Amino acid sequence: MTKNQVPSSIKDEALVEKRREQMVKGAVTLFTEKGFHKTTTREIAKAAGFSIGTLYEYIRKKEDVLFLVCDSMYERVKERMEDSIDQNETSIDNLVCAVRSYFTLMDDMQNEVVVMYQEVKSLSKDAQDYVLQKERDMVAMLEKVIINSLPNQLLEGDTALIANNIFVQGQMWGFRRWMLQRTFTLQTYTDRQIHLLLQGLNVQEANLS
Amino acid sequence: MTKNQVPSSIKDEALVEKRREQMVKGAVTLFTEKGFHKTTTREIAKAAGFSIGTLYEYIRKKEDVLFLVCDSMYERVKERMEDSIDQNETSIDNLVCAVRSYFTLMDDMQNEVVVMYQEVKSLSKDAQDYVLQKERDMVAMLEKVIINSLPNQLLEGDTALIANNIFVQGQMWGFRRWMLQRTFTLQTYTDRQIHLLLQGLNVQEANLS
Amino acid sequence: MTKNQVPSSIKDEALVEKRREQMVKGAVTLFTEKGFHKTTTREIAKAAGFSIGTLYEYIRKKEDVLFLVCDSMYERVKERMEDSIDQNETSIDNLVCAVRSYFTLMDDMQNEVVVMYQEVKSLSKDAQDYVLQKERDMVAMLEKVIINSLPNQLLEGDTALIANNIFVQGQMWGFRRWMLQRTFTLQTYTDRQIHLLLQGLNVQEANLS
Amino acid sequence: MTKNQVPSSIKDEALVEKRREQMVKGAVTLFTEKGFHKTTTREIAKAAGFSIGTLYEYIRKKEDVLFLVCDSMYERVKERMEDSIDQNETSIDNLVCAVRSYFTLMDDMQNEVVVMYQEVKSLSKDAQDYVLQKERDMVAMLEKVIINSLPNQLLEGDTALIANNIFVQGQMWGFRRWMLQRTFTLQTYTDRQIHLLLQGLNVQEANLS
DNA sequence: GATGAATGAGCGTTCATTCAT
DNA sequence: CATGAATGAACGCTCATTCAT
Repeated sequence: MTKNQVPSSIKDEALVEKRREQMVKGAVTLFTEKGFHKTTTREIAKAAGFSIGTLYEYIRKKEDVLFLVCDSMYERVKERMEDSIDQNETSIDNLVCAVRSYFTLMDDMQNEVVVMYQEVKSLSKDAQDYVLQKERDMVAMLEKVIINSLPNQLLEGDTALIANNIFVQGQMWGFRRWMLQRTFTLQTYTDRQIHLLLQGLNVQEANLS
Repeated sequence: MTKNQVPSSIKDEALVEKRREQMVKGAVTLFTEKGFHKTTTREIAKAAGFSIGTLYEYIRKKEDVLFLVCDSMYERVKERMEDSIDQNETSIDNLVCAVRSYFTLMDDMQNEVVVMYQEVKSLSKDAQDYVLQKERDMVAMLEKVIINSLPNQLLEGDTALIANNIFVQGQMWGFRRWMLQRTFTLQTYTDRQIHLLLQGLNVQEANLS
Repeated sequence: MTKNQVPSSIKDEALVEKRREQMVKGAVTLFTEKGFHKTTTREIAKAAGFSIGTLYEYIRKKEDVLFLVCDSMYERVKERMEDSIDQNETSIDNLVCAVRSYFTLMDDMQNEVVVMYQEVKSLSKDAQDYVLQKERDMVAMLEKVIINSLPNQLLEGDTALIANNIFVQGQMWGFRRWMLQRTFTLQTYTDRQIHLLLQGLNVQEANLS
Repeated sequence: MTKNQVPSSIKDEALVEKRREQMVKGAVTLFTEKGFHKTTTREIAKAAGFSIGTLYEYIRKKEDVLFLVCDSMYERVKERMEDSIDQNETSIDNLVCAVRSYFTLMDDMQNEVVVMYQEVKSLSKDAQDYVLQKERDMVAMLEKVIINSLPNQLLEGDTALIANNIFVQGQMWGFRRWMLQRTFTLQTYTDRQIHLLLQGLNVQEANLS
């Protein structure tokens, strides 16, 4: 299942792409402010800059908008992660660097993350599976980096667990901002988490560049 | 603000307590299955075992049910945490023990945790503040245990961060069960997280009883 | 149909009388403030000083309260009118005196009058007929006074019309207070209306005592 | 405040006008039969010939329907009054003529008048003020005619009082029809009231054309 | 006689979705 | 392709009335 699983009655694919971008952009703002359920389709249409009738030319159901939002988020996350991670590099530096860029990314996408956390349940079972798979892919990316950086040093389960921890700690930066962003800046939060992580991995930070 | 901030038109306080327990129990199941917004007040009433009219004798608005769910959860969590933590013990054992019982608790309350994660935004600003304060209290409890167990060994910010990490990792067990509970049992999950934690703290696990 | 047409399950008639008085007193205030429909039976019970269960021991339906209010009003009006009118006096003085006391009465019962005007429609057909009959009785009393005061000087229709006009002008003092009581006091309103009335009747006011 | 204070989500203003006319027409019948409170919004929609959803495209709240009814009534009354009164004419004829056309008008709008008398209290404070102001305007129109017809012959207070009496007597024809229309036709009612009025004003009717 | 907890029919209102223009 | 008027199922909530204690 991909975004192509959300059919549109409009033929011109470039137009579909464009309209959906407008839609997603407006929707994220609205969902962040009032949540998926309290946002009406009319509001989405208005925020996107077209009429309610037009909105329904590009989606079938309200839920499709939410799906599109999630999908576009993962798309962007994946893109940026792939750009910033060198999957073949094997030093610890690479792990640190990956965590840094992931946390920065999560900082940029706080709103999207919050929306996702709160609204996935509103998606159909199929769409949920799709979204969950994307999450697994993300965690897998982190796992790979860990394994590359620390070959043969960890139990298999521990790798998965550490990847998960990092993944969640990134999301928490946005999701628990009311608590964390009182005490930390993105910089200090990242630094301290990396510090704890490396200690947990028994790595001497002094060795890092 | 406490549950007493949700007024009832019924005078018999014991009855109010009892009915609200029925209500919360039914509501958690429903909210877990379909979320707060897709659950109707009639369903809540039915699940609680009384009529829609009776439901509204014990609350003012649908939102009150959600608040009651959150409140009862924190009540129970706090109670059990206080029972199982010796706030004066200063050994590392105490920290380990606290984490264990907290994780077990989170395992028992997975549904409640998921509901909280997904639906707090549906509460009024006031109620949100109340709930968030409860979370802060919980994290503070963990912080205290950490400080007691490792006096003078950590930066202040690190204590807060570690407490927060533990807190989130406990909740993670529930809200990411679709991922974690494939690979781990509660036992192994707890063991490995504690292992990583202690390594991060530079503690020799061998010393533990 | 009389108030005895509103059955009570309580045997003690004196008690019924007493409770209903409490009820009517509270109800008039409430109906004046918020109208019959927006007043709840619970509010009536509370204002009367007893519980909702007790309220329903003395009436069958909410509508009965309204009927009781109307009935008690006419009772009191009739009583006071009969006290102040000498039905056998034949001078113009008697008419003037009757109008004066009727207007004063309407001033005292402004709230009741307003309630009646606005809520009779909520009564059952039977109760409406009863209330309308009471009004006819009242107008008939005025007609009698007019005839006594001005024997053989008016067309039959005119008597009825004048009686009606007086009747309505009395009620209007309360019902249109937002307009009239800006310009007039009860005293001046009464004086000017009587002046116009007597001119219309071609009576020399100078002759009056 | 005018009917434009009742916003509609429909853009086509002509359509709004048309639908609201349908709405008001249906609503008057229903309100006359069963009163504002006992009439449901679904009944109003049905009587207007559209669905409940459509009804709410043209109003915000049920109360708006009542306001629209009142507003449309005054609109029509004012229009017809202005058509039939020559505000510069100074003869007594003009007053008589004004009263006649006003009474005829009230005959045509009996239902609306009854609704107004019974339901204004259900309007919001703002709307009530608006409606009451309209009444004042109407009375002021009558006052003007009286002054023009009888310059310098009346106390100022008397003019207001007479205008008020005429105004109420017109409405009385409708809201006391159960009493008056047994004895009078509109014709005879009008004739006799005018007769009494002119006598009260000390005018020789013989002089009239 | 008095109480108040329980009931459920019924109301006002919203909003996703459709479809004629 | 775009529009926006129309629809009606469904929701949250109220309140008159009953009846066991």
